[in-house]
Amino acid sequence: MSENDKLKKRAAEILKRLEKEYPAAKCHLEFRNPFELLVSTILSAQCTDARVNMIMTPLYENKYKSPDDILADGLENFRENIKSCNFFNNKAKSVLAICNILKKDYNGKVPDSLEELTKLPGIGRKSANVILGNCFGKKDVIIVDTHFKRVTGRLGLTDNDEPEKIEADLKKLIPPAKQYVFSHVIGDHGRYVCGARKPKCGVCVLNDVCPSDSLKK
DNA sequence: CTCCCGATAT
DNA sequence: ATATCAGGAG
Repeated sequence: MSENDKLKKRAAEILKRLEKEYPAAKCHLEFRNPFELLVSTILSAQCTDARVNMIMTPLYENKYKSPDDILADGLENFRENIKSCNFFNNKAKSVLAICNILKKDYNGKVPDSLEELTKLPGIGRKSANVILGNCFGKKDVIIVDTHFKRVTGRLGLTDNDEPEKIEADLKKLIPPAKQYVFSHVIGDHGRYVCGARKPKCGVCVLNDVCPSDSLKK
């Protein structure tokens, strides 16, 4: 068996166990349509989903129902509303710029291709893949966020540090139809067990297939 | 590579 | 006190 086949087999075993562990794994951001997820995804950078939801869910219901609503409210007001998220200045500018682009080029709708999404200011590959997977039903998306990078690295599924290379590495290991699910169960595992500071190796269902012995003590 | 630049857990 | 939170742009 080749080295890549061994890795593939281990990735399949990891996916199997995590699917059992997190049967309801999904996006933790609250949204009712692609526009809401687009905005919340920008705000979620270096900030917890719980905080984004706390701020934005009431605003979507009462105030920001469309790009026009955010544009009408203006940059200053929007920035004040999202102040408790991180990087509020850049995020507010990105959101307002995107609202203008959606209005001008997309008839107010969110585009559904990686190329178009990543052209939008504040939307990189991670955010684009979140939208494609959660709003447009795309299954062959590997979503590389900070959790994904940490957990797949510890599991020895990639040697790379660069998000785009990690994405490519895992696309070779996980079948296309399973990539969306894999992204979410890895995310949940990173959040609940394989945390950045004190990974709970004692209760980890992947303990025996994880090569990161230094973490286990 | 740096900057962005708030809230929370440890 | 500090590392980290579902990153992206210049």
